[in-house]
Amino acid sequence: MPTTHPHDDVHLFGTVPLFQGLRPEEIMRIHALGRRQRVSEGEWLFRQGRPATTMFLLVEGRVRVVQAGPHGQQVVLHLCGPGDMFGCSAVLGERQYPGSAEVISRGCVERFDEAALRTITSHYPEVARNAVALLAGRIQELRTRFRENITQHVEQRIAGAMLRLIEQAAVSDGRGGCRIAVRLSRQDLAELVGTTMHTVSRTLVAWQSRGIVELARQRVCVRDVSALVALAAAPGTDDPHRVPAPPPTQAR
Amino acid sequence: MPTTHPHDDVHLFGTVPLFQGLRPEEIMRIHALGRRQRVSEGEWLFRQGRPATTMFLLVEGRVRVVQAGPHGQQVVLHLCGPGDMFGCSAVLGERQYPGSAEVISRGCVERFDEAALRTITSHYPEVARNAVALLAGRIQELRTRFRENITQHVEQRIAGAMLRLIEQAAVSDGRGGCRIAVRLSRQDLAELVGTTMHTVSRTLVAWQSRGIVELARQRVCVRDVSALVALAAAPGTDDPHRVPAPPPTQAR
DNA sequence: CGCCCACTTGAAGCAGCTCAATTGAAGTGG
DNA sequence: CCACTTCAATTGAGCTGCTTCAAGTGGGCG
Repeated sequence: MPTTHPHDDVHLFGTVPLFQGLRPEEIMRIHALGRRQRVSEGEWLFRQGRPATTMFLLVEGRVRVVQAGPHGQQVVLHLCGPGDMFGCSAVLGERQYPGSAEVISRGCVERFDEAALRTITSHYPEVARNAVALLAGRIQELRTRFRENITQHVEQRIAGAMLRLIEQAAVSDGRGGCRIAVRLSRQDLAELVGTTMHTVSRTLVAWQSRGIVELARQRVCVRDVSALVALAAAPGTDDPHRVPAPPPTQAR
Repeated sequence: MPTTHPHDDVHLFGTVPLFQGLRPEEIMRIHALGRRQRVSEGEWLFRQGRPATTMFLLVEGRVRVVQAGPHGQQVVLHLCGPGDMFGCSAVLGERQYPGSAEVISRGCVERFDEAALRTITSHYPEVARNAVALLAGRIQELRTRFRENITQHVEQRIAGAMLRLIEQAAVSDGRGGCRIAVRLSRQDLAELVGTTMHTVSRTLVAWQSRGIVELARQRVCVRDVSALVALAAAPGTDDPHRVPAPPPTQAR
């Protein structure tokens, strides 16, 4: 059932942003430079702080990258699905992994070590250009997430995170709603938005009683996406008198 | 008094990470592709959301990049000093500025438009490689700041921000302490760590009474850097029984 | 001189965290 | 198929760090 044949990979690789614009035979050659590895749930692909030697392309399954603070509190940096890359900023920048990568849904990855990367970027400048755009995009995303986490309330942040998850990994539910295709505990959600499991639980239960979601163990089904959108945008019951777009004309 | 002669620029450009490893004559040619501009306090170099066409290299002075949310709350994304670049992630990634750039201390900048950038990256692959490393580094920094803002308390975050500022722009004070070379209001500090001016004020006053800092209008002098380091690391009065390094061996 | 601006300070409220106990669903082993 | 364990989630109660609202203070500058 998984994509195991080179030709399937060529197809997948072609959809990966990093390899955008390459010809199939080039992709084949790049593919030959990586090492394929099956991974299963609970496996760790790298650990925070270790020297970064390998970049990963997730072919199938799901992986999350978490960063832990000195006191044990951890934060989810990245939730990856098929086609996503991780470990790239570490290999390309400072040479230490900024977090630990755990497989949360089995599948397989393609590993590229430093030598392979050097070969690729020097032979295919296209890839280097793509890498720049990719990193730049990730910066922008991080910045937005950063601002949101600073300025928004927990409920908004949870709503926002769920929306992002839906975009990433939604499976249409039997009827109307959509289910998130990953096993996603309350704890995971909490680490994603920077709060506690307890608060997440309370919030979700409240939503459930309003018919917005349906809850199960390690699973959330969204029945009313538009309600989530509203929740993500508005602080509680939205203030109707808000300035529509504060045109930054004032000197500070 | 400012660096206005091309030769001075060659020197500065040589120290800029992006142009690391280039020969002087190459730097001269790159320099010819940029446009020099003097900027004065209060001036805005770009506005959030506008199409990103220009990348900036700060030659002299200071600039801050702020991102505003839909409700007016804003967050400082980046405080730049001489040699720093800004607007790069916007030009290289999505083509919109993620924030607005304000000059907070007059000086001058070098502007590179898209055509110039294309020329540079295609003629000098060295620069493209540097760009990747630079962006990757910025990602790592953002991630750390992200985690800290999620997991740490306001006092720790203020301490952390001040330490970062000291590293960036410290001027040794008359004796012992060091002064931060920028005009830095309580409001600025608040937006940097994601809190209110009031809380910042209270915290700083408390520190002053403990002899850690000395306060003035728009200015903070640090008298005891090590105390700040301790404050940044410890949650309140530090718990001495903490696990030194939770070796992530447990499955989750 | 008086206004404005950056800052301080007080008081009250609340969102979310912490501590603590309970529920209940999914294994596991007999 | 049933007892037992385990672990995710729920729920309650209390507390507190921070925000919000509100009122002052004092220095700088027109």
